[in-house]
Amino acid sequence: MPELPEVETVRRSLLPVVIDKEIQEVEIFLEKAVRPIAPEELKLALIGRKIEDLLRRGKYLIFILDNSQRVAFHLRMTGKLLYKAGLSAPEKHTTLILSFSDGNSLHFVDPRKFGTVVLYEPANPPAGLKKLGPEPVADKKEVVLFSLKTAASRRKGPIKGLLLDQTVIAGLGNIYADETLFRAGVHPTCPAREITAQEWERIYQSIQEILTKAINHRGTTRQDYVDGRGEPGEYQNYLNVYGRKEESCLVCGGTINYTRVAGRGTHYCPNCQPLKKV
DNA sequence: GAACCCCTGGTT
DNA sequence: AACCAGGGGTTC
Repeated sequence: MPELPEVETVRRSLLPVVIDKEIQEVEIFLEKAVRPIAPEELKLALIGRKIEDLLRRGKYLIFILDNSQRVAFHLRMTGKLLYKAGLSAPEKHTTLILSFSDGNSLHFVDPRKFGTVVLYEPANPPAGLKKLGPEPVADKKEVVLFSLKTAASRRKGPIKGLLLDQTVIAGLGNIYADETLFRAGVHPTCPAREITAQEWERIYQSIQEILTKAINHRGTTRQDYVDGRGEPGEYQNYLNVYGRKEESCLVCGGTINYTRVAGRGTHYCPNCQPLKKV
């Protein structure tokens, strides 16, 4: 599942090969992925444009075109953006292909068909992008902590749900939310409004350390995720709790629990992440 | 703010 | 054959 470190890795892998490329052809195989305009409109808008930059915001990848319009891709769970050298036939589940005038192309492949492509003007970003909370690593600590604490004071639900809320903090998904709470020693069902100042500090630090390390290891590959060159990541070798149901905790030797929190499968160590007594 | 939905492939 | 994975939009 591409979360912030995976999307950032895709960005870094694609940037050198797409920059200054001219889009010569656009093939759309899954029309419902294109929003909010008709697929034909997207083709007309893109053909002849050059890519000037590639940015990331939360889990969105954003192509900046030479007329200042932007194209945002969201990979959702199984989306892949693959750079292909030379002529290459679309593989199964290809949503869209951008072909460049140099003969190479970019394939958006997405088995689950949840991924989206949005064309927009900088002044009118799509709602999901506009509503995103702060960038956990790039934004200032006080901005990130203020967003977390403010949201926490207004809601009843568990801390895990808060970390997954993209309008509160951008880019964490199920893997990194579980890993963050383990590292911070906070139980995932702890009500967000009961998190102490000391715990907020640990949660913030854990987010920094985990996301930075995950980016350095080029993301987590479990089933689907690969970067723009088709390369898997390595951070799966550093996971402490995610996907380790019933296995022993690498810190205390206890057993990793698996339960459902905020609608998501949730992994935690009951010993390292104790529930606070009231 | 929870429940449901979108989807397919892998697992039970 | 049924069930599960889960990001985010929609709906209640």
